[in-house]
Parts: sequence; structure tokens; C-alpha cells
Amino acid sequence: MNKQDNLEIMRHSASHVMAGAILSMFPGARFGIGPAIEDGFYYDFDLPRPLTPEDLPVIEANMKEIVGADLPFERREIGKSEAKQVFASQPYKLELLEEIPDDKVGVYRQGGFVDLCRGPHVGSTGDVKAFKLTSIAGAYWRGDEHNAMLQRIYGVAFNSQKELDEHLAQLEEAKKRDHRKLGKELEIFIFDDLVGPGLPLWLPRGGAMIEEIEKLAKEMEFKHGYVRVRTPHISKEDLFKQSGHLPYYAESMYPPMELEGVRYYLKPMNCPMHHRIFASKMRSYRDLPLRLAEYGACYRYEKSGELFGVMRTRSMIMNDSHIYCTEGQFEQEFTGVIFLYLEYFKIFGIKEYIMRLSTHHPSGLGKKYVDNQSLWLKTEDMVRKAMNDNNIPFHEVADEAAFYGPKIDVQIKSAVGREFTLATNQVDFAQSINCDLKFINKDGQEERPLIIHRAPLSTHERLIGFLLEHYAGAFPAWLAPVQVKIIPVSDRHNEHATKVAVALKGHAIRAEVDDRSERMNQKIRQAQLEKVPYMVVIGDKETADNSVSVRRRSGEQLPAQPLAAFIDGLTEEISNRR
RNA sequence: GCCCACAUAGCUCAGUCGGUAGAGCACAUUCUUGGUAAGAAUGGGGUCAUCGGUUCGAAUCCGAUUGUGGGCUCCA
Repeated sequence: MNKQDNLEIMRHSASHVMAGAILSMFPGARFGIGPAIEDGFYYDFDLPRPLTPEDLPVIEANMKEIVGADLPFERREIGKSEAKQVFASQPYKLELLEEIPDDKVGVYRQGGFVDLCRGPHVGSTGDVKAFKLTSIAGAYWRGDEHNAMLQRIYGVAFNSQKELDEHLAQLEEAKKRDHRKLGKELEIFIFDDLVGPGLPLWLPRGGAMIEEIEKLAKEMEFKHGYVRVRTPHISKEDLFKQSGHLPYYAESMYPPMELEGVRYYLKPMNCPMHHRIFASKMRSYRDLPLRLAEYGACYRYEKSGELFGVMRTRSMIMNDSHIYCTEGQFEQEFTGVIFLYLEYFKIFGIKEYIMRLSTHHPSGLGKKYVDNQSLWLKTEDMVRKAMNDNNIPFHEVADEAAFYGPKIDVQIKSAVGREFTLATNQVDFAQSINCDLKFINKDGQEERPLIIHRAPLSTHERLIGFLLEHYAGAFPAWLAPVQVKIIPVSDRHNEHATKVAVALKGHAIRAEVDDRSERMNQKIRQAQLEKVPYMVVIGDKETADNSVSVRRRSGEQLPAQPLAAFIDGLTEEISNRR
């Protein structure tokens, strides 16, 4: 048994200790489940009153007493009928019992607390080491929103106080790069009460980043044979009826607006409109693959509790494209998209991600998923083969697919630990049928195209949220909202500093002059806090010979150089996106 | 949407037992004109999220609403 397993067992035991503490405080408590999780554990309880943060230290103190008492964890195997007696007053445990196929079940006891549990556990409560209760939260019984809401207590646990302290310090550190904090501090975006929740306003600095990202996407997509289209933000209801979205998606759509007896919806995705463009004329196999690209603004009515800064919003601008291709072209197109991801990730230095193949689950056919199992199996195999043939690592998760087909999602974690899908690459075998899309094949016969939905650069919202955390706000020069801060040493240098700014802007470099009557040190400090990649100090010397004294964000100071040389160097750095 | 918590100046936050508000930063003005991470003084700025209730009196207690946060559910 390795160290990791031991730690997991200890965390699981910590959850039992916590349950024991809860039982002593609330004798009528009903217990859900209490597993070990990454860094710690949780336990779900059904209690006579809501817990508040003030309860946590009390529960913790109680747990420490149980740990101090060093009570043994006693395991017993008992028959199911006996177990039903033991847990007669524990409805959640009885529900779990019903689903265990074996005749015998394991129960663990420490002190007065008995739990239905497969184990294993540490020897005694004294083996539970450094822990801290971190938060209380609501959680549906068995994760189903139709079930009762239980109270969950989260805790972290480690083998030593030192490791625990390090972990807590790390969490504090991570909070500093939370995109919500940085987005406000660096003036990238805001949310305004009058505009509405989940509807970000991009400030000029965020706007500059969006321009750069779109420029990148347009270059890459042009290079890879995409053509750009533009589509409206709203359409008639009929469009979404035809595409098949309405029954699956209506809940996440802003309610329709009705004009002259016609219902219109804000679009939650761009595909149906792109499909209309595909269908706008007779297509030949010679036209395929057809790759339609657009930065499309979509609106989704996400439930209020699901919003999360700019990572999860109600309005979003998607790096969208739909690739219409033949079955024979599929693998090349699909892997082409994956390679496009990798090209982007290299530019951004993104290394910590997981590619996830999301497949259907037979139980959802006709409900969550289009009811055509043979096409599901076939396209899932196509994706697996495309990934394997190109040696691209991925892991597979059932029951996570889109309603129209399997997909490869790129999963990333936010600074505060929440997981998100950044990019997505989806197969769609359903909409070409729903939308009656066809092309004429070599034999002169009508055939359905396969569709690939892809968004390697996610949405502007989620990508910029991610990049804020990824770079901790210190963007590379090409992406930085302000690339150069020009710092006059004293007011008499403002005039020349402005000339330098004009020269930089003439070369499409985003430069700002800090012409406040402040000391140079203060201006440098300000530029550092704004995480501007280059600071250019202008004093007597520089004014006299049109040179620049350059300081990097790292604090490194470059030797004095002619303004023209600085412009050349920076232009090169920016155009290569280094 | 659900459970819990929170909401005080543009930002970050104090505000004790209920007696009509304070700091730092930012902003404005003045002085200072400086060489690689904070020069100084003065000043303006708040219906204490909103609405209602309790009270002689509410930033403070209670309720509702809105927003935010931690989760659950759900997702680019």
C-alpha cells in the first residue's frame, strides 16, 4: 500500500471522526455519505438546524477530542437484515443498503458512531492527523436536484501540521490569481448591476485583449482553410425547432420575444445559423470540407448559482466554427482541429490540461441524447481512432457527450480549483439530418455531411478568465493591454515622452504616458502593479539623443538604446507572440 | 434554481452594548521636478445595496428583494 492510499484512508477516517462529532452535537442527525476527496474529505448530514460558520470551530474541537481519545475503528461484517436494524433510524443508509447486492455488509464503529462502510480505515482515531474544516455547503442527496438538500462540511487533512499549513498557504496564494480579483484590479472587465448578472462589460484593456485574440484566431483559421461568416444574435423559434435544440436546450435559453405573432430567441449557439449558410446552395463533395468560422455572440440563461466571474457567463463570444465534411474526411478534419488546439496551447504555454473524450450512455438515448445508438458507437470509434492514431493522450468519460454526438473537451482548472471545459471539439451526426443538410457525392447521390463543432479558443470570456489566472495577470507583450508605459522623469520631459508614445503607436504598439506630477519611482511602481511588460524612462539624456531607457516587468534593466532599435525589437517580439 | 454566508466612499476594509460614520489607496488643488517599486499638504466624496418592520432612535435587530461568495446541480 503506497503513501497516497494511506493518506486517502486517513482522510476517509477523518470524515468518520467528523460524523462522530456531529452525532454527539446533534443526536438526531441523519447521515449521508462521507468520502475522501482531493486534499481532504466531506460528509453530508441531515440536521435539525442549518449550520453556520461559527459551528465549524466547535465541531473541530469535538473532533480533536475524539482523536485525543484514540478510539479504535472496529470493523464488523453483518447480515443485511441486521444492518437494517442497526440503521433503522437512518433513511439514507437504508437507501444505500438496498442497493448493495451482497448479503453481508461492512460496518465500522468508533465510540458511539456506527457507519455503513466498506473501509478500510486507520487503526484508531488517534491516527487521524492534521485537519481543518474549511466550509459548509448545500449538496443534494446523491447529487440529484430532485432529492433533499443535505448540509455538507468540507475539510482538508494531511499527515502533518506542516503539510496542512503549506496547503492552506497555497490556497491563499491561488486566491491572488483569481481572475475575478485580477480582472477588477487590472481593469479588464466589470459586472454592473444595471446590466445584469453574468453579463460582463469589457473595459478598454479587456477590449485590447479581445482584439489580439481575434487577430490570432483569424490568422490561424485563414491559414487552415476556414472562411469567415457573420450571423445575427436572434432568430425565429423555427430555426431552433428544426435544429433540434429547443427540446434539449429551452431551459438554458432566454425566454422568447414575440413580435407580430412570431417568436424570436436570442441564440444560445451559432450552429443552426451556420447550417442555414451551408444549406443556402447546392453543395458538391468538391466543396467539402467547408469550414465556416465566426466569433459569434451567444446568450444562455445559466442558473444564477452557476455564474462564476467571467468563466461562466450569460453572454459569451465564441471562437466558433462548423466543419462540414464527408465520412472519409472526418479523421483528418477532426485531428486537424486537435492539432490546431495544440498550436494555440503552445503559443500560450498551456500545459496543464486534460483531453477528455465524452461519450453517450445508453440510458440517455432519446432523452439527453439523439436516439440512434449505432451512429453513436460508430462516431465514438471514429474519434477514438483519430486520437489513438495520432498518439494524443486522452481519457474517456461516459455520459458527458453533447446531445448530437461525442466530443473531445479540454479540461482546465481555475485558480480556486473549479474545473472547466476550455476548448471543445464535437462530432455531430444529428443536425445534418434535422436540418436536412446534404451534398451530392461522386456518384451523383445525395449524402449527409458530418459536422464538427469546434471552439479551440473557447469563448472570449472563459479564455481571458483562464489566461488571467494562467499568467497571473502578467501577459506576454503581444497580449498585454498596455505594452509600454512611458515614464517621464519630470514634467519637462512630458512633451518628448508624448512624442515617443506617438512613435510607438505609429508602429501599432500600445503605449501610455504617465504624465502625472509624481516622482519617477511612483510611476514605476504603478506600472509594475499594472504588470506592464515594458517601462520606458524618458529624462534629459533620452530627450537629447532620442534614446530610451528600458525596464522590463521582471525588474531587469536593458542598456540604453535608440528608440528605433527598441521599436524594432518589440515589434519582432509582438509579431512572433513570444 | 437549491443550501449557507456576506453587502459601509471609485477600490480594500474598520465601525464595541442600537444614539444619524472612519482609515489607507484612488481622485482634485497646491507645493515639490525627482533616474528605475510609494515626496508632502489641503480638499471633495457615503440616503451604510434596495424596500418594509421593531424602536424615542437602526449601518447595527427582524423580514423580503437584488447582487456577490462557498458548494450542489448544470456548462464554452
